[in-house]
Amino acid sequence: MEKRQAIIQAATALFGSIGFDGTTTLEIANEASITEPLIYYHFKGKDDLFTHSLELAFNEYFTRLDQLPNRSSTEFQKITAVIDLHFQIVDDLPEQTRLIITTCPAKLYDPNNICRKKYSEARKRLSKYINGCLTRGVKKGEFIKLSIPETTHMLLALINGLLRQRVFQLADTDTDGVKDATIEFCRRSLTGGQFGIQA
Amino acid sequence: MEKRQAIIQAATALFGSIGFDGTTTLEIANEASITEPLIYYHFKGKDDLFTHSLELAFNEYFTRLDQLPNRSSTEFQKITAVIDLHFQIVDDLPEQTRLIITTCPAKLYDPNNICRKKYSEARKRLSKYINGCLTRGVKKGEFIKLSIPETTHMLLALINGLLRQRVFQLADTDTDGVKDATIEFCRRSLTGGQFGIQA
Amino acid sequence: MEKRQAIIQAATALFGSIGFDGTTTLEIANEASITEPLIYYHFKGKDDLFTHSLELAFNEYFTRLDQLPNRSSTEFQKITAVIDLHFQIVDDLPEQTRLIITTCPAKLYDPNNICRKKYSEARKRLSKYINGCLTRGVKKGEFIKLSIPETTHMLLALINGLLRQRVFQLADTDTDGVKDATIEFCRRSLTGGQFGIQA
Amino acid sequence: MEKRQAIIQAATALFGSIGFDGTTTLEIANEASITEPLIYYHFKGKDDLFTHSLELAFNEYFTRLDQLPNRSSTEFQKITAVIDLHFQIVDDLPEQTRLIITTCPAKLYDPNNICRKKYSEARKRLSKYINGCLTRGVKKGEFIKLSIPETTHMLLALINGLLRQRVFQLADTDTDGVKDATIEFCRRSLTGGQFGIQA
DNA sequence: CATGAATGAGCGTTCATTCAT
DNA sequence: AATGAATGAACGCTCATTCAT
Repeated sequence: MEKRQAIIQAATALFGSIGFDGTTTLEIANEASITEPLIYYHFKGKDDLFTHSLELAFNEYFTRLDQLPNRSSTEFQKITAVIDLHFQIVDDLPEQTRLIITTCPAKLYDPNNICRKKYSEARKRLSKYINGCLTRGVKKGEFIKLSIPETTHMLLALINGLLRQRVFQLADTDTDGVKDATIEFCRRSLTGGQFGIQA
Repeated sequence: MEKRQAIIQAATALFGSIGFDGTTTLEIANEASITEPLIYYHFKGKDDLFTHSLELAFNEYFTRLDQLPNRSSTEFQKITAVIDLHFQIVDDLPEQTRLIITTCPAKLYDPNNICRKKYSEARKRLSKYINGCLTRGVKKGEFIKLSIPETTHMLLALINGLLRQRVFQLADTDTDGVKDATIEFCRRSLTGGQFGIQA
Repeated sequence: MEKRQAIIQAATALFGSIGFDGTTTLEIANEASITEPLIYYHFKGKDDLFTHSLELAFNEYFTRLDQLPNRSSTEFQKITAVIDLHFQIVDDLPEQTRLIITTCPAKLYDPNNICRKKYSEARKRLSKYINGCLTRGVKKGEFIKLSIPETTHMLLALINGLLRQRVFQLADTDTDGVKDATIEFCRRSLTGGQFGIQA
Repeated sequence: MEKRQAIIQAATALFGSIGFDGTTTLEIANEASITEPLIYYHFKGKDDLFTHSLELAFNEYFTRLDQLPNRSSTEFQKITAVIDLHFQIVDDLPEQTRLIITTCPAKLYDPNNICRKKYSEARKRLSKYINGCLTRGVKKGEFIKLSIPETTHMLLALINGLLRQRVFQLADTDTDGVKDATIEFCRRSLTGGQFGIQA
C-alpha cells in the first residue's frame, strides 16, 4: 500500500512538470523506485493512474474549499479567505497544484475527460461561494451595487490567473506583496473604497 | 508556399486542441490534406513546426500589443484597451490563442523552450505597458496611490485568467457583461471610484 | 489435494476452449477460485500444468480404448465398438476431448512435445486395434479382401474427423443418425454388402 | 506490394506451424526479411494480418472447390474428384493448408471469428457438393439407397480427417495407397460393390 | 514539390513466475 | 497450504523521421 502512494506521488510530480504525454511509465517507475509492471498491479493503466492522481489533487483542493468560512465574519473577509487559500495552496501542495494546472489544458476539449469534470466541479463550488459573498455583501450594503454573475466570473478568472502565476513562478516580485495588492484592489472596488480598514 | 501555410494552420489547430504530444504528424498531414514527408520538406521536424506555429501566433499577438494606444487618451482608457484587446483576440484568432494557452503549460519548466521565452517576452511587454499606465496614472492623479509592481502583476494575472476563461468557454455568461464588469471593477479600484465616466 | 483437481479442471476447460497460449494463469486461477501462486505450489509451471491436464485426458481415453472388446464377437462388432466409443466420449468427457483436439494442432510440429507423443501413442493403439480387426476379419472371410494398412489409416482418419465434427458441433444433423450411417457405410464396404445383419 | 506478399507468406508459414499466439510479429518480420513496423504499414495489426492470410488460404481452397466437375462424368467420379482434391491440395499449398488446420481449432468457439465463418462456408460448399452427388447418384441408381444428409456428414468428416492426417504427416504409409484405399472403400459402400471398375 | 515505402527507437502493457510471509 | 506484492522478459504497436523516386 505504501508503494501505491509512491507511484501516485511520482506520477503527480512528473505529470505536473512535463505533462501526461511527456511522461513515460518507466520514468514514473524509476522516480518511485519500483519496476514498471508494479504500476499495472496497482492501477489499470497510465490513464487510470492519472485519474487517481488528479482526483487526489482535486480532493485536497476541495477539502480546503470546504473549510472556507461560512457564517460569521464580513463578506469581504470571506473573499479575502478565498484569495488567501489560493496563495496558500501553492506552498502547501505545490505538486498537486502543478499537476492540475499543467496537465488539464490539453485535455479540456474532451468533454468526457476527468479534467473537464473536475474543472467544472471546481468552478461550480468557487462560483457558488463567491456569488454568495457578493449577493449577501450587496444586500447588507457592505458592497456597492454590482452585476453579481459577471463579477463572480471575473473574480474566478483573477484567482485562476494568480494561481498560475505562482505555480509557474512567472512573477518575480515578492508574493505577499501581490497578495496584499490584490486584496486591497478588490476591497476598493467592492466596497467603493469607503472603509479603509479590515481585520 | 501555400501548402506551408496549410501545414502551419493544421498544426496550430491540432496542437491547440489536443496538445503537442497528443498530435501526430500524420494527423497534421491529413488535416492539411498533404502527406507526411512534405512536413519535413518545409520544416526540420515536429519541433520546428511547433516553433514556427507558436512564433506566428505570438507575432500576431505582439502586433496587436504594439497597436495599443500610446499617447493621448487617459491612462484608464489605456487599461481598458488592453483588457479589450484580450477579449477581442479570442474572437479574431481563436486557434492561435488556443495554441498558446493549451500547449505551453506542459513546456514551461524547460527554460530553453520557446514557450518559456515567448511567455517571458509577452509578460515583459504587457508588464511594461501596464506599469507605465499605472505609474503615469498615479503621477497625474488619475489613479489613487497604489503599489505599482504588485498591482501590475495582479492585473497581468487577471488578464491571463480572463483569456483562459474565454478560450475554454468556461464561463456561461455573456462575454460583454464580463468584460464590462471587469472594466468597471478596475475603474473603481484604480480611481478610487470618484470619476464615474468611462469611454 | 482437492484444489489441485480444481486447477486441472479449470485448466482443461480453458485450454480446451481458448487454447494454451490464449489462456493466462490468472484466468485459470480465477476459474478455479484460487490465487495464481497456488498453481506454482502444485505444478512446476504453466507447461507442467498443461502436461498434467493433457495426460489425464489421454489416460481417460486410453482406459476406454483398453475396454474395447477383445475376443468373442465378430470383427465388425469390434469396429462398431470403436466408432461407438468415439461418439460416446464426446458426451462423457466433453472438456477432456476438447482439450486434446483444440490445443494439440499448434504443438504437433515440435517432436518433443507431449502432444506429439500422446498422439503417436493414441494412433498406435487405435491402429493396432483396427489393424487386428481387419486382419482377422479378412482371414475369417468376414471381410472382403482389402489393403489392410491403408484401410486402417483411412478408418483412423474417419474416426478422427467424426470426433472433431462432434466436438465443434459442426454438424447440425442428429448424432445417432450420423453414427448409424457411418456404421452402415463401413459395414457395406468391409463385408462387400453381402450380410445384411448388424447388432 | 512485393513485401506485402512476403509478409503474408511468412505469417502463413509461422502461424501454420506454431500457431497464432505462438508467433510473434518480430518472428514474422525476420522471416520476411523486413522490419516489424512495416507489418503495421501494410496491415492494421497482427489480427488483420492473420485475417488476410487466412482469407487468402481459404480463397485458394474455394477456387479449387469451384473447379470440381459439374456435369458429365458419373456421380462417383465426382466423389473421387473431391477426395482427390483434398489429397492434392496438401502438396500444392502445404502452408496454406497447415495454416487453416493449425490455427483454427483454438478460435472456433468464438462465433465472430473468421475461422468460424470460413469453416462454415467451406462446410456449406462441400456439403452442397457431396449432397448433390449422393442425391443424384441414388436417383440414377448409380448408388444404393442411403440416408443422404447423414452420409454427407460422414464423408465430410472422412475428408477432413484425411486432410489432417496428411498435413501432420501422421500416416507413415504411402499416400497414394491411402487415397486409393479410401476411394475403393467409398465405391464399395456407395455402389453396393456391384461395379468393380472405375475410370 | 511531392510521395509511397520503410525504419529505429521507444512506449504501454501483459504475463509467467517468484518472494516474503 | 496459501497469498499479496513484486519483477524480468518480451510483445504488439506507434511515431517521428528518412530514403528512393
